[in-house]
Amino acid sequence: MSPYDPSAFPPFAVTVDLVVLTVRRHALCALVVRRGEPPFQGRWALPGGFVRDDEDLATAAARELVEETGLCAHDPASPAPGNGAHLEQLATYGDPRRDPRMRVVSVAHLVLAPDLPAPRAGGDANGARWASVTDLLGREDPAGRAGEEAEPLAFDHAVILADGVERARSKIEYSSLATAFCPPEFTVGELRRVYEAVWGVALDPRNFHRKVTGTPGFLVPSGGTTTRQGGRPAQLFRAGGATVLNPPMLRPEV
Amino acid sequence: MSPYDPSAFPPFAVTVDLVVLTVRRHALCALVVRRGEPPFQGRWALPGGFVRDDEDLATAAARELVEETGLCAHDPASPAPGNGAHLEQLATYGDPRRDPRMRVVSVAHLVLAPDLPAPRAGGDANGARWASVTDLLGREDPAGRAGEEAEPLAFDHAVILADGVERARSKIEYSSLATAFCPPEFTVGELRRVYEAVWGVALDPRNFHRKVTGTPGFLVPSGGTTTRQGGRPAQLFRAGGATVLNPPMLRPEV
DNA sequence: ACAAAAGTGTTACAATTACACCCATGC
DNA sequence: GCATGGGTGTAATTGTAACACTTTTGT
Repeated sequence: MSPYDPSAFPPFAVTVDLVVLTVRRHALCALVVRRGEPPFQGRWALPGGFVRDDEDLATAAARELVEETGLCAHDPASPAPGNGAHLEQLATYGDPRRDPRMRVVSVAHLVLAPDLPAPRAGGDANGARWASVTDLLGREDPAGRAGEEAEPLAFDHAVILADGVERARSKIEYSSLATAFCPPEFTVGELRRVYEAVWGVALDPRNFHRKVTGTPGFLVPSGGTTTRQGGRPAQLFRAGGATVLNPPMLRPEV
Repeated sequence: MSPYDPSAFPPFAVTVDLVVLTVRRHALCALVVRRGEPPFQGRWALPGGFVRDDEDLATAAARELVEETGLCAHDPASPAPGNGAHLEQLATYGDPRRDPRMRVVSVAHLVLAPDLPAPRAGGDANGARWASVTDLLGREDPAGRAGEEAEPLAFDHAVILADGVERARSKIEYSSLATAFCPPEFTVGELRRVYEAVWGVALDPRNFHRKVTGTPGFLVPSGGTTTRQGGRPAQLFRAGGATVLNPPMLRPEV
């Protein structure tokens, strides 16, 4: 039997699922859509869909992001400075029984977006919302990966979401990725509140300020100031060219 | 059209490809097999194969590892202390034209193994060998991901290999994974030579010794000693229970 | 005796932490 | 004035880098 024989390998459906994270009202939130079809009809799920025949995986993820949420993604592999969100591949999930209909392998992607207005639903989803990840995953239990949630996510999406959150939490330690949660111009305090929300800890504002302003290439002053947080006017910054933080931002012990 | 309709999504072949790394004679080496069939017949490639209908992705990777190399893998997700190698998912590659035969999505896995005897070939590969990654990838050019190699790998395997090497290089910084390159009992000097081979740098033996023996849970003395490296007898250690290194091992600037 | 590798001590430096303290605005 | 958040200064602590130096084997 030759490997050219299509009967030599089983056919799979391949999908992309999206873990879209943002920080809203001091909480890390994920985008979920209400499923309009069985299985898991009416349950919340991660946005996603089938990869098309001629499409790369990252392209499919960016397309689904636009279709289901209206967000515009920016793949860091293609360094065009689109004003879209950060997108990267997360992991692939292929348990034979993860979808009751058929054998589906899902390539999950992670998207980090600034705080945006309520998303619009699209495709076969009849609702979309930002939900706090602590609500979606329940109080994290250290043993398993998915905790007890009030309204469990469809499929294995709780595991995928937990993996995406963990990726985001660890990646902002040693990269400048936290700026992907901020608008184009932001203050040091706003960036600090991103770290605090993602990690769920309180950071010392003075030391944080010294750290981020003292790391070359992390932040570049844009010249302006703002008082939108109250208090003394704060300098506005844009994300600098640096992508790695060395030494890293240290996450305090829990 | 319902999503149950099999014509609603294109069928994919799903494979696993393996980046199997080890340290031999002070060099980081990868396992490659000679392809016995077109396309790329006669060229070196990463071991791999189709995922079966009822198989999880990690299971398929472990099966291919045994079939093509005789190695026994140990998935860290199932903490049975098998004496096998470390196995973890790396990334998924799905460019529509990465395989000229058909649409193939490959879920690459990373395996870290101790220095083992020459592997045996199996399956449809008619040869297998350990090859230095610098030979396989050429002198790394910082711009692209795959350099000029003397004998290029089949498919996009140079990119996959480069990604696997980069994952290994960064992961031994902040985890105890370097011990996966060592036999069950090893000396501090042998562990240091692993770091030096993977990173391609020289480390101070004295500071390295203090660092690894001073990190709780990284190494546990096994009681014995050895002089297999010459010089004064060295204490033998086993890998401790710790999986993360905090603070991390610092990789010197190039 | 000598080479080679293991292991310990010490000093200088880099970075983080935990503060005290001042600055500039809105109310 | 006063609360609020922005920003700078400083001392104690932790960890690393760069050595000198001793220890224990094989030849």
